[in-house]
Amino acid sequence: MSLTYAPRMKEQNYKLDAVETIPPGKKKIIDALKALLEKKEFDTITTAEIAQTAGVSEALIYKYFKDKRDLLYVVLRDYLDEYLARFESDLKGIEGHLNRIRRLIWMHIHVYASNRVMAKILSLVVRGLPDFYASETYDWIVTVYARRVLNVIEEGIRSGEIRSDVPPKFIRQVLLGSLEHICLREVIFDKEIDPDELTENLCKLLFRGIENRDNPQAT
Amino acid sequence: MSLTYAPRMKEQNYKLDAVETIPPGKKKIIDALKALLEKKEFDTITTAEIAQTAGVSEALIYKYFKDKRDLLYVVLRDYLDEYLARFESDLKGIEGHLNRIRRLIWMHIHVYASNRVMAKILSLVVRGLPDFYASETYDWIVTVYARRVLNVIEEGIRSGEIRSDVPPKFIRQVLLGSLEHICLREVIFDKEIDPDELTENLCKLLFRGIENRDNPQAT
DNA sequence: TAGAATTAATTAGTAACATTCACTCACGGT
DNA sequence: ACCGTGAGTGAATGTTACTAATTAATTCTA
Repeated sequence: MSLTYAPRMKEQNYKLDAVETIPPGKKKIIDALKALLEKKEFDTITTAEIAQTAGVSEALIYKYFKDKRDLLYVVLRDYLDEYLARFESDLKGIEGHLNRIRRLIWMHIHVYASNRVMAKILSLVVRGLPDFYASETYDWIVTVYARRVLNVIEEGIRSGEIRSDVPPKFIRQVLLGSLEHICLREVIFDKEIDPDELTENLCKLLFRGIENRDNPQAT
Repeated sequence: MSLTYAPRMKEQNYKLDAVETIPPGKKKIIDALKALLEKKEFDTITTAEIAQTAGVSEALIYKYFKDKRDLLYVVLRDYLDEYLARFESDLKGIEGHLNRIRRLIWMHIHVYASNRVMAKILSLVVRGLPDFYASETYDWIVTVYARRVLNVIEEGIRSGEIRSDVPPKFIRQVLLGSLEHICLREVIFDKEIDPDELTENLCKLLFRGIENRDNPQAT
């Protein structure tokens, strides 16, 4: 959940429970948007609807959030926090750097397959909202998630399992771009996603490339 | 330009010039939006602004276009037609199927580099508009452009230069996803794009994969 | 060439919706 | 008893996409 920001308790653990308590109205609003997003597109959801679903007044939304979009970014951040927890625990104890990448790919796809709301927000909605790129949530994605993916790649390079003649950041871009795009149609049209099959194919391509090594007339 | 749809002239070429003549107001509106998109985001542009720039009334927009978004899709389609023409002529006479893919990659990146308006519409705006996927423009992208890319891949497979154990459509997804994502940050933040450098790196990865072939302890 | 018919364009709204403003209520501390 | 603060609300407002009714211009045909 983590609706509060990093605790960062100074000195002793001082009134641990009340470090930053969340007002009931705020939580109700967040949950209301989450619920509505299960059934409707973000921009067909009105602030009136959110308020009604939450059982609060419309104006309260603007007490806790800069605007309707800001609320969306908080909801997204919430989902992302939840994902990262699983991410880290799932990556633990995987041996071999290519195996770690395979695992990362599978998890990324699996999250898109199982949390369609989050997948849609990320792939479809937020991308076209210019102020997203000034939000805390975007910052988190760049400084936490994208950096983590980069680490996995860099470790692979250091180990010698991954080639070192392409910049790790470039590899990351290709990886993340492929991941998003292979799920895109399914996310848009609400089709089933098969993480195992997609992972299998993406690893084939990403690890070994499209070139046919058995080609008699080699390049 | 092709503001008219496919001519498809039946019988003889019958009044060739006037097959479907475009009203001046319609063209003015399209050009107005194009001009405005050079300076502003799509959803900060109002219909009033478009009409004013075009020198027509606001209501005229709705004579020629279903709504504001529909107008955008027509503008996009216009840019795409222009691109495809260059695409086909540039691809002509390239020998070797991997070379053709390299050329395709370079052209795609180059268009993103040189037509930022189109790149933004495609990567950022249109994606989040649900009715885009019911538009003629989306249909065109799928049935013309995406199919053309698929052809290039399939020819490569048939020739033996490209591996055949990954579905060609999957290869296309990875290719298009990578292309979009390696330009994404630059498109969002209006940074320079270097087609040569990006093409070089993407081909390295896509053709040969990330695996280090010189790795002593091979997998 | 008159005038019917069709196409181009405009004027003047309207309804929806995000956002804001000024205000009330509850309550913990002194 | 009262001040300060945080939670919450009701009612208004301005913006904006979109529409209905109408007029102007152009093309077609007798």
